Amino acid sequence: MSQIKAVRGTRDLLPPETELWNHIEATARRVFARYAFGEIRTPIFEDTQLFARGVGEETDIVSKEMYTWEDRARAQSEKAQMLTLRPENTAGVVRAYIEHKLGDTGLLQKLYYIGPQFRRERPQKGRYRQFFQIGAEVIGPTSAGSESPLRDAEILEMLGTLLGELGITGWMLELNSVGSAADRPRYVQALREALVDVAATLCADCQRRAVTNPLRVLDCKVPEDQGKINELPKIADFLDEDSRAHFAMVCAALDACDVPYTINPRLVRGLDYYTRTTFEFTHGGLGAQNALLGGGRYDGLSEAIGGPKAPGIGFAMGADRLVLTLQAQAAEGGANNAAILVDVYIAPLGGAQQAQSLVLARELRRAGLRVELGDGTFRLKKSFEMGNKLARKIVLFGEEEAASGIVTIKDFETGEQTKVPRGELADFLSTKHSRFPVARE
RNA sequence: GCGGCUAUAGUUCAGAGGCAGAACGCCGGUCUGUGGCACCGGAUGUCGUGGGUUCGACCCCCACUAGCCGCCCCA
Repeated sequence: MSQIKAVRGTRDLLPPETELWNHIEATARRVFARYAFGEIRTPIFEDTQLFARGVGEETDIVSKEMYTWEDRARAQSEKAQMLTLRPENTAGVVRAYIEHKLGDTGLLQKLYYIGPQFRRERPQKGRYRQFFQIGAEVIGPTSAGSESPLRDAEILEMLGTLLGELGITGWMLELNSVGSAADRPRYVQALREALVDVAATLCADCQRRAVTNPLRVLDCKVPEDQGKINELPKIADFLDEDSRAHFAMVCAALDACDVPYTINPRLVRGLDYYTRTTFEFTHGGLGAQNALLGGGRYDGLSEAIGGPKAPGIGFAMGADRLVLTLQAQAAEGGANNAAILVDVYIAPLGGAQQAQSLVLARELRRAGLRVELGDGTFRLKKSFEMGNKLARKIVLFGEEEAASGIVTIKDFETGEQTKVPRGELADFLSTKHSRFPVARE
């Protein structure tokens, strides 16, 4: 019988890597809290129509990457419902915003989420069929200031701070404005017209894109094409007065708080709902999947899925890619990737000490220490070898210690050995250990 | 969805038609009150899966699966 394995594009996350995942998620939660975001958890599957109308029928995500199935009807009279594993989370958040009438509070909604998303793409480094996103959305009625460029700048400033606290260095922020819902079609039309003359001289991919999805031509990476692509009409020239002023204000606010960015007039994104500000944080060393996170403003999304006017802006970061980046940085710094170290290893020397050693372990654990317990071997050497693999310190608990009530403790790193009365052990050991030093705070 | 490369021990990898290997790790011993070191010994395994060619296949051929790199797309 053949072995059952994790399906293509999915994987198991194991310790100690999961510790890094938890650290990333905890850091994100901490930063989000400081910016007044609350957590939202939406279902992992939704009505297929949500994504078709929200993300856009023509996008690659919807047209060929979704896990969609027909849920069976409960009664003959009922139609079977088409369901889809969420390929992204913004549509779900906006659906929840509409469904729970969050706009009626009159307040700006600042919501973050952490969870798995699903897209049926060919797996690659940093690209999985089940992948994890950490994202946030700022959405609300116009009266709550949801349309303000300050929201955009605040989000971008927060992301710079978050990446900093995660210890990710060397990121680049690329910024663009794709204009209002009215600006974009005008631009696409102009682009299409301009491409009629040039397309034939471009690479094969571009010739295809010129017809199917002209915006994608701007993404071309073929060196020979770059000159000609730079000659094409620029979206910036098609922005209306409001969009132009909006974008200028975003940039001014970023300048004021020293968030570095480059304006990339060729930054286009694959989801139809984006309007005005769009952005991407990229990182070298991620290979072809170089985007750490991406996002933008979506002023018309709520209406597109049947809700009230509710401008918003949000982003999603690829947690898998944050992990990859941090692992790569750790490898550069020559960090070890050993097993998780507990604070202390208790070595009961001999079977007679076993019961009391569990009592001692319980005392220390209740004091908040991470404790691993040996198996009662007489062999001191064995105890030390095992302890050295698992813990920072070892506590010897043999006949002597049981009789005197004074245990022997040795620090593996310094080699320092001390005798401590059993009752004072927890205090003695209570020094802070952090495997992930945080840059600030 | 397309193209290329890869798949052998827990891990990293050698092995190019004739007994399945190394290093690290693991287990045991020297060693029942002091680890990291040393020395001695041991076990690693359906050679990704399924077919085929051959007296004989880890090796050659075909298919499949998975991973990596690139394209595409995106986080």
